[in-house]
Parts: sequence; structure tokens; C-alpha cells
Amino acid sequence: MSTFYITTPIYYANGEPHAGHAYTTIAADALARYHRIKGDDVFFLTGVDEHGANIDKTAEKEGLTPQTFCDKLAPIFTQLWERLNISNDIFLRTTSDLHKRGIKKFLTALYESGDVYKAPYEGYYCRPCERFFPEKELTDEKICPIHKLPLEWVKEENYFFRLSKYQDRLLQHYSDNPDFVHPESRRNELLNVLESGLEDTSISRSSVSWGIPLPFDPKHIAYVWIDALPNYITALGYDADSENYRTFWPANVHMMAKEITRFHAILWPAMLMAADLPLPKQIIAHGWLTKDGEALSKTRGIFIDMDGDIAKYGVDSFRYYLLREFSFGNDGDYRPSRLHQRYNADLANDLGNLLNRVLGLVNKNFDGIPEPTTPGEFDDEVKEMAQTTTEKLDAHMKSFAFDSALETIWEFVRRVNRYVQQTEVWTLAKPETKPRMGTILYNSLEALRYVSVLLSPFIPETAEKIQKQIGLTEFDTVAEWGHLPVDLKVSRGEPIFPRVDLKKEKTPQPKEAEKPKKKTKAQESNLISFAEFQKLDLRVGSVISAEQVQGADRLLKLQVDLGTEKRQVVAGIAEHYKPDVLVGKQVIVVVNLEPATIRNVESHGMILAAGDDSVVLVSPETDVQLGTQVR
RNA sequence: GCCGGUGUAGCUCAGUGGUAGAGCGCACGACUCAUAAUCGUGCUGUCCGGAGUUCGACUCUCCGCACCGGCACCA
Repeated sequence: MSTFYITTPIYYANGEPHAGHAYTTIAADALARYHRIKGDDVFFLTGVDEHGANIDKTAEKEGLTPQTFCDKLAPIFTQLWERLNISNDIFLRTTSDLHKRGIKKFLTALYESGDVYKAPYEGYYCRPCERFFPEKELTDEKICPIHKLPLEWVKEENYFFRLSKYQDRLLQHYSDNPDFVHPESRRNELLNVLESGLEDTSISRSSVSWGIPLPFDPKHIAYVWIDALPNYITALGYDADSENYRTFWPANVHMMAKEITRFHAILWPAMLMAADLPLPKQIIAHGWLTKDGEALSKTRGIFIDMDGDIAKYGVDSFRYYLLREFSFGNDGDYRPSRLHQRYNADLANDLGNLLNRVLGLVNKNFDGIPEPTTPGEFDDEVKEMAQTTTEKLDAHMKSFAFDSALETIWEFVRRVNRYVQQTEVWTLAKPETKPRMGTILYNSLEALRYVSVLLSPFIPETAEKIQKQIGLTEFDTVAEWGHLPVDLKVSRGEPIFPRVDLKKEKTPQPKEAEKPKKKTKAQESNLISFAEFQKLDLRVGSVISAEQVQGADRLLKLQVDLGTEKRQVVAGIAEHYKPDVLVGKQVIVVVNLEPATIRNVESHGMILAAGDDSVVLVSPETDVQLGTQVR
């Protein structure tokens, strides 16, 4: 028996889980379940990453200690996984003792490898990012490009990991293991990064308090990624060299969304090399979800309504849609209308109706499942197709093509529908043809049982419902033709996927009223005085002209009329605003910001905008006189 | 701007140097066991644009456009 260890990332617990988390976890769950029915010894990990300054900060905003905050949030994740039928074997929290013991051992091993060194470090630091900004990334204002906050000049002793040393070994590993990173496009990107050189990376933060102290110097706290990545071994009981650890490490699959492949495919393997531990076999990156063509965005209120869609179509339909519709690895556009189509066409019509019609015929004509006494036309074809379906399915699962995997199963479902049609089984109730009828119905039910086994990794609840209606009391996971016993009492129940007709229920939509933004009384510790606020000179200006800055995708060069003067301002909004729509627009300008030169273009001020992943310009509600002060 | 990818039926996508494919949707027909389900048949395409190689290109080469991703950039 082979073993199979699969992980999702441990999700950063500074907010509630969303559809992106669900997507990764459902895909991992499908793989885990698939390997279980194949007889592998499976261990499936998911969890939460609970340390770091961001969580500390979010907790503080809510008026909680970080530990209390995490204790509140972790169950929200586990409850979602229960609802989605996720079959994880462990839910790891980085605040757990198990993890802390493991980290202690791992970091000690890393330290003893000689590839950790202490170096004084001073430089510009962004607290929310928890990182220093190297000289080349600095600009005149010394502001963090992500958080727009002033960088602090921080002097601290930090520990570094000699990542640079592992460049060659990593490159070698990539070339020896072409499947190490999947899909290939990600692999190529990482190869580029590797070839262009690695820098040593700092692994500790002395300015952060919420985390795990370095075992060899407890005044320093481990950097969140250094704390988080080893969870994949600590969860197995690496600290005590437990049986799980010896059985399951190295992992077969680390599954994740594409934005964190670097940490997993470069930093983590290098750390393992240093600690002299085996590397995971495959790093699998999938794409992002969009919603009706738009990027998900908290600020713009674009999100996937998991609760609503699950309530309407059921958990399995949600799982089915995510896995069937998108080619893993590529970004996928989540469209409720497509979910609806998939539901009716695939689940209700093809599968649900097939089960229902076959059970109806058995019920009406036999006491239990009839014996297949009378072979005939098409029987062998169906039987053989069951076998080839299994083989094709396996190939698709090996390449993480869940969409093709499900399509393959559906080809078989359609074949069975055709079988029922071709044999016209409902016409065979006469005494002389009844044995043939029984045989066809047996084959059809066996095909459905077989299908339920193949489907169980993807839509486990449905698989069980199918077998229950067929009359099996315990779930049969054997994908071998002929396993279905005769004489079982079938129990044709309600259709497993009742059609959902959109027209009939016109109006149950408006329930999705905007969730009221959680009012979290900011217990601001970093308040500024009114005097400090007054230093800001904000004024209303009007955009006279706008053009793209040469060689920069995000930058626009704006000429702004402030009434008394005109200013040239560079703004990083090109991805969200076309130059010509800006002309004539009133905007708020920070007038007394020191000038800067960005990509050879001078900027005298800054335009206010809201948002992080998407950007919306701030503008007076009605036009006001140019130069009006904002306060 | 640099590097990489993609661009095929209304939608999601597969595909090959030699007359264009699947599923969904749509139209028509068959059937009536079944959830207005199933089965069959059919329809639509300048296979992104242009040039080139070739007897012949959707498939190869070059140029361009659009979109996506990585890097740079975000005052």
C-alpha cells in the first residue's frame, strides 16, 4: 500500500475564509478522497497560520489579544470545512503546542546546519509588511508602496538564512524533477527567479512580539513564513519523530493558489535541504477565481456568495461546479448562471434522472435487484466502458485535470442513459422478456454504483445518496464491475438533484443585502494629534490631462489644476483608470508632499484613492471650486 | 518596458501540415420508464490580423493586435 500525504496551505487567519480558500481545499479534498478509494494510506492536512504582526494588529483593532482572536477565528475555518465535507485528518494551528515543539526542533536543526547567521541590520522597515526595503526599492519619500505608510528606520540584529547557497542545488532539483512544480508555466517562472539569483533571507523579527521565539535566541521571533512552512512536518509529529512523520514525510502534494508558490518551491525546499530532510514531491499551483469576469475584491464588494449558492444547489453542486468548470492551474470565472446550467444539465438531468428512472423501473417490476441472467446487446460495451473510464480518470487525476476527470465520468453516465434508451428496457416487462429486463436493470444499477464510487472523491454526499437509494447499507468503494449484490431492496427516494427552475422563484434574490461592515471600534494606539493632521494640505484639483508613463504599466502622469497653480502628479492607477476618463475629473491632491521622481517623471503631490487590490479615486460629491481645502 | 503564455462555434474548451471538433445552449425528430427528464439529427465558425515557407497552414516562421501571468513600477 502506498502512502499519500497532501496539504493545503495553512491559511493566514486574519480574516474569514472565502471562496478562494474553499477552492484550494475542495481540490485537495478530492485528491485525498481519490487516493483513499484507490487504497492508499492518506494523510490530508489543512490549518491556519496564526502568527505575525498582521494578526496582532487585527486582534488589537477588535480589542482582543491575538490568542483570543485566533481562538475565535479558527473554528470559523473548521466549520466551513465541515460544511463543505472536507475530509482532512488534521487541522493544524500554528499556536498549538505540537507545532511549537516541531518548530523548535526544526529551527534548531536549521541553526546547527551552519546556514543561519546573525547580522546587524538597519534599514527602512514597513511594520505591516514585516519587511525591510532594500536600497534599490526605496524612493525619496521612504513610504511603503503597499501600505502607503512612512517606513521606519530600524536597527536590529537579525538572523538570516543562507538561501543563496542553495541556488545551484535547487536548479539541479528542478532539472532532475520536471514535475516538481505544476503547472509548467509556474515552473518556468520559478526557474527564471532561480537563474537570476537568490539573496539570503532574514528569518527573524525582533520588533514583532506575536510569534514563536527562535530556540537559539529567544529575543527574536521567527518570521511568519519561517514559522508557517514547517507546519507540513510539525503536524505529523516531527518533534517526536513519530510514526506519522516517518510514514508520510515527504509530502506527495503541496496544493495552493498561485501567489504563494515561491515560498513553497524555493524557500521551503532550501530550508529542508539545510536541515537535511527530504523534499516534497510536487508543488501544485492553481489559478484564482473571478466572479462574473471581475477580480474578487473586498473594497468593491465583489465576492462569491458561497452560502447563497450552497443553500440553493447544495454543497456537492458547489464542489462539482468548481472542479468541473475550471481547468485547474488557470484562473476561473465563477458565474452563478453557469453553476445553474451545470446543475440542471449534468447533475439533475444526466445523473439524477438516470438514477431515478432506473430505480423506478426496478421498483415497478421487481421485488429487489434482479439477477443478471440474460446477457444481450450492449452489455459488454457498458461493462468495458466502466473499466476504461477508470483508467482515463486515473490519468487525469495524475495531472490534476479535475475538469477532464469529471467529463470522463459523465461520458460514462451518458452512455448508461443511452443503454437504457437503446434497449428500451421499459418495454420488456412481459413474462418472456422479463429476465432480459432484469439483466439490463442490474447492469444499469451496477453502472450507477460504479459511477458513485468514481464520483465519491468529488461529490461524496451524492455518492452516498446514490448507494443508499440502490439499497447498499455501507458505502462500497470498489471500482470493479459486478460488485453489486442481487435481491437488495432498493429505496427510490426523492430525486437527488431536483431541478431548479429560475423562473419559478423570481424574487428570493434581495436577501443578499450588503453585510453590514463589522463595526470594530478601533482602539487606536497610534493616534495622531489634530496638529499633526493639520500638517496635511489636501486640496481639490481638476485633472487637465493624463497620459501613461513610458515603460510602466501602473503609472499615469497627470496635470492637475489647483486653481492657483498647476501641478504634475504621478499616480499608480493606470490599471484601474484609462487616461481619458480622468480628464475633467475632480480629485483630492496631497499638495504639500515632498516631490519625487518616479521612472524619470517628476511628481509633485499625490492623488487620494481608496482600496488595495482595486482602486477607486476619491472625489468631492459635487464639483467645488478648484483649490478648496479638504479637511 | 523585459520575459512567458493565450487568442478555434453564443459559452467553456480539445485538436491535427492535407476537406474544422466535444460538452452546454439552440432547432427539429424519436420515445414515454424518468426530475418539461432521455435518445437521435442538425445549425452557426474569415480556427485574432498581416506577410512568408509549402503542392497545401487553423496547425511551421516572422511582424502586429488583444487579453492573461511573472519581473520592474505603485509617493
